Amino acid sequence: MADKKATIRTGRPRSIESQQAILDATWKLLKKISVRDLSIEGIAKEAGVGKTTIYRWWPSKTAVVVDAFMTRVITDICFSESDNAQEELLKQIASLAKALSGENGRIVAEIIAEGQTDKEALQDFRDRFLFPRREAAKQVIIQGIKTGEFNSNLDLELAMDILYGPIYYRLLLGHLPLNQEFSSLMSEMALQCLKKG
Amino acid sequence: MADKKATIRTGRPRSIESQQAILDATWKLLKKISVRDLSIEGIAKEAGVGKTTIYRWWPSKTAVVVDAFMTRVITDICFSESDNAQEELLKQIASLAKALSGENGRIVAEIIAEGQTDKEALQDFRDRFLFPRREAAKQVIIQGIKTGEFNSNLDLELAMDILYGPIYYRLLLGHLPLNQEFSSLMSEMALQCLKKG
Amino acid sequence: MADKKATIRTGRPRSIESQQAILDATWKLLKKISVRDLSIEGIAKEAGVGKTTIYRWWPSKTAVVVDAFMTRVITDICFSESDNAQEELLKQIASLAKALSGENGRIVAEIIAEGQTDKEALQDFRDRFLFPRREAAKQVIIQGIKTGEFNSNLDLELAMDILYGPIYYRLLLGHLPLNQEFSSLMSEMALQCLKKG
Amino acid sequence: MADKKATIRTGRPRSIESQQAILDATWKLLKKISVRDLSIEGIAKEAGVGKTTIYRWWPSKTAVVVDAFMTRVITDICFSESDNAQEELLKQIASLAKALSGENGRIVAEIIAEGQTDKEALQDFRDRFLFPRREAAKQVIIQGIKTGEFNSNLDLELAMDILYGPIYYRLLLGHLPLNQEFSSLMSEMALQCLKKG
DNA sequence: CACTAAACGAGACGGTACGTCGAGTCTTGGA
DNA sequence: TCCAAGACTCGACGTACCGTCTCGTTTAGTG
Repeated sequence: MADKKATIRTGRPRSIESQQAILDATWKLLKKISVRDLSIEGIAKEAGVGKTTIYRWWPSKTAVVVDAFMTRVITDICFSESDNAQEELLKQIASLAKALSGENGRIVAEIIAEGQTDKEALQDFRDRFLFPRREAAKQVIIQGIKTGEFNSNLDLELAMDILYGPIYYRLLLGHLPLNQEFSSLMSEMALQCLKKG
Repeated sequence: MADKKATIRTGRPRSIESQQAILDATWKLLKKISVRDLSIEGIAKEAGVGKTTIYRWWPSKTAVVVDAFMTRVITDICFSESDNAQEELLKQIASLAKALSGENGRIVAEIIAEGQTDKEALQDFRDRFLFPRREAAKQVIIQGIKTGEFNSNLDLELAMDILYGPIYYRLLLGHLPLNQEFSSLMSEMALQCLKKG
Repeated sequence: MADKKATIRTGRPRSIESQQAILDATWKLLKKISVRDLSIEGIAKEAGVGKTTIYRWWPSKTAVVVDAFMTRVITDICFSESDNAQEELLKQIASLAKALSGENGRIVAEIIAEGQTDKEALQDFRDRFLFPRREAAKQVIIQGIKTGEFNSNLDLELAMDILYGPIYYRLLLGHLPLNQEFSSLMSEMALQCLKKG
Repeated sequence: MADKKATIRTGRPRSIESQQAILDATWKLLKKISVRDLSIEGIAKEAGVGKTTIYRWWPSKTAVVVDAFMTRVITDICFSESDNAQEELLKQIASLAKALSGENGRIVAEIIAEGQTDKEALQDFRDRFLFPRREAAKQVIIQGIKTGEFNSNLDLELAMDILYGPIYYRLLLGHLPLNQEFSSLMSEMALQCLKKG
């Protein structure tokens, strides 16, 4: 996102200041208002930037939001070098659940919501946020299989869906709180599926 | 939804024809366009109805959509009278997964998306669609606990989240298809958590 | 202009207040800025009115300006009941020249200028400003032919063009001032063409 | 126009190719679209030239147009060496009327229109197009005065306005066609004012 | 023959206004 | 009191150009 051509460029180069101002403004506004209520016009005004400058570099409002989210949020994936796959997974899940509670959780939910009618942005969000986490978890599971903790004929994708699905389910449906208690109990329970029967 | 006062009323009574026309029009338009692109104006025009009539009886666009969805979609919950709790649950999950694939799945996803900024409509959707299904499943699990199929100290809400979460996860994140194969494999795997250890 | 259908109307009637506010605002702005620099957006803001309301009732910016000009400017045609056709004509020409000097002259020039790319508005201007004056002058000339002051086989349109053309010529080309001295000398000279040879 | 400094210059000299390309492109575009719809951006693109190059050498869009018009149109002033001043004037007027009909007439009208808000360009147009013609006609009239054809105490400027005014009047107001019939009848009639008597 | 300095193309920049759409409200006449 | 019609104010859309700016690249004359 936010970069388009690798070809030799001519003309005035892209302004880094503007780019930063746009992402900063977006992030600032996101704390007060929803992605839905955010407008390109509002971002441009807040950033002191022309609308065209935004349209030139991002395909949609949601794309800007995803970009702002990814560059403004510390989105480290929990990678403690434990030799216990179960514990490692629990940590990763807890880390995600924590990241998705509060302000950031609301924003992620709204990004996914916007993504329903902006598939390109949803794709971008998956690539930059979702998949890296799934990938990390997969590695842990593979490790767990090697050590014999987990069932050897596990379907990894399915396992990811069961471990992470309930978190997004609560995030988006909002029927029950997405708190630490839930994440620890849920992950412990879900882990049962992975274990050697 | 779509009804407000129980008090004694005077003056011209509400027009049933208009109400039906509005829901019909909404449903018709939903097949072509997204909830997002749907507009009160568009519904009113399609239904041959004044905008005020819609605003009078529904609090928001999404509320109309939820109403249309609930009354137009056959939303029976699978209730076969089996004495096998596991099988019963599998059936329920498969039934939901099937209901959420195709057109209707898209609409549900869009309703949940709109719900992120229309909490009232999301609440309504939960009450009318989500909770009845969870309730039905809970009953089956309670039955399963009685028969000894399932662990007796299960947290029912948690169990629901693990069983249903992955479905909504795929529905909303769209990283992988939400098909029959997934639902059957997933539900079978997830059921492991419920079983007596 | 500013009225469209004679058909039976339903729905909320047009707001007279808005219409007046739009014309007032237009006229006020015209005193400060040129027709060219005037914008629908600016008029709407000044009038405290939505842009759509303007677009609903006028086909273009220039149409609003013509409307404002015609209703705000006292555009009486000089009609003294003299029995001397020559004198009468001189008065009419002097009256027009006076009307076209100063602020109003600038506005008329700008209307005609806009009219070059807005033929509909130019037509409107001709119908409401130009033609009534030409018609009045024609009547006087016809009178003058009857009394024997003027040549009996005059081409009336041609006569109008010779009498009025020089005024608009100076107004629009701006090579020389459009003042009283010019108008009186010019009209006296031009009248020679009409006289019996 | 299109040249600014006579001072000693260093650095890369002005590109004749670019200058020509700009005027050519302007002229080409003018045949399809109005001066109003023409844009610096459009000219630059059509000419394969940077916008700055245009801004460097011309003060405004209209200035480019005037330049293109003056260098692309054969704008010879009719100068037959007749000893009959009347005939000579009729020829000159007919020549102008002919020049101002069709495409070129439209462009002149649009230049004058733009000139209402670009006084510099209007001045330029007067200096390069209007005044030379007036000057030529004045000479003829002076000749006519000498030969006794015309009134000796004629106001030359006034005479010019009466002879040429009606043509621009029709050109810009568009109430009646600007054709050969008009120009010949009108000029013959207008000449009456100049004659002795 | 390198150096200097202006002109060049390209195109990004902050703006302004465009004409359109829909939101939610208001105001008619008629049922 | 409800209803359809449709006008109202308002805010945002995505686009087109404005006139300015910053690049790297010519292209002459000067030192």
